Amino acid sequence: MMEEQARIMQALSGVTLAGHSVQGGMGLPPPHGHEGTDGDGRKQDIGDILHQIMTITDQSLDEAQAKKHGLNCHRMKPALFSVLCEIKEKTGLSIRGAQEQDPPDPQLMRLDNMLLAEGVSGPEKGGGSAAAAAAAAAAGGGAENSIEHSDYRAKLTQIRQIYHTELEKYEQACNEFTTHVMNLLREQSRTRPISPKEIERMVGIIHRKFSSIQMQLKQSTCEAVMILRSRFLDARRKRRNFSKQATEILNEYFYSHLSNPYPSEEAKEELAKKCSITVSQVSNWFGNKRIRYKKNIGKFQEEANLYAAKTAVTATHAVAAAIHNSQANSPTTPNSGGYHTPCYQSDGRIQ
DNA sequence: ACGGATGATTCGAC
DNA sequence: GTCGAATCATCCGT
Repeated sequence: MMEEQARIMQALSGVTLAGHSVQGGMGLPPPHGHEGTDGDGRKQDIGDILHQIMTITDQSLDEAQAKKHGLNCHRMKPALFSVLCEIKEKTGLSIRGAQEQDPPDPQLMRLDNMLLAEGVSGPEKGGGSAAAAAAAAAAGGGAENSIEHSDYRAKLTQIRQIYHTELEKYEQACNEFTTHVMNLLREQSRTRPISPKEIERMVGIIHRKFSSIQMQLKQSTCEAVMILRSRFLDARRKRRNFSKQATEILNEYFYSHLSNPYPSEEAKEELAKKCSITVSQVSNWFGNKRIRYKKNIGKFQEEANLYAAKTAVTATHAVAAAIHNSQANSPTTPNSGGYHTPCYQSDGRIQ
């Protein structure tokens, strides 16, 4: 056992030194200690050394290859290799591998979610147009800004394409680099102790580095999308007042349901259809109308009367006559004109 | 240009 | 989820 190891060591030293040192392996004489005393002898020595240097590579290559091959084929080589790997593992490289398996970065997850929501990443076409359509609906859904939407979609597609090509490029580069490094390490593992585990760790390091680059790409893509959104789809920026007709319809409903101006989902849908706006816009409108009406009833009195009169006109004359008759019968009835003055109850609801 | 009107958004309560 | 309330950003008549 001991003599086996000694032989391996000898062979190993031969391989190592042959490649890097003039001294070992070739039986070079040690440097002389008596310089200056024997000029001719010294010259002779230098000449010898130079000669040996000139011829060393030719001679050592074959020899080294032979020794290397011998070492690689030696039956104790795997055992020694694993021992060396173990020692290496213990001595220091394990410290660097301490921060294994990083938890999913919340920042990265946020970016991923946003890109998915905007339809930049994720399934082709479907997600993008869906997001654009949703955004379009939120922006107003009018016919006149469809040009802007197609413009937005085109720009989004552009961003999407850039993102995907860049991502692909990074992935390809990462794979290429990883295989390159792996091949290099596998190759080197024949002459120096590199365990498969170490190679694995190196691959992990490379992937982490590349994923941080990917994160930068995702970050900048997110920024680009946000800018695009704010430019094209921020409804506040491109707010259009509803058409006069739409406002008319909404007001008619509001004032004719003044006692309970909370349209049901069905009513909202119908109003949305009539006004060619979205249901959420109807909800917004009623929300704004209720609060603003309540805030200053006096200001809206004229409007209230106007729409009440309008609906009264559509009512049948028979009803109007009936009201008139009842008024004639009871002259003390308040709110002359057939519509009541709204007021607020203790529960906050408009009455 | 200014100020009120108006549609949309945000926030907290339910 | 809806609601009121406050607020923002824009529109539009003057």
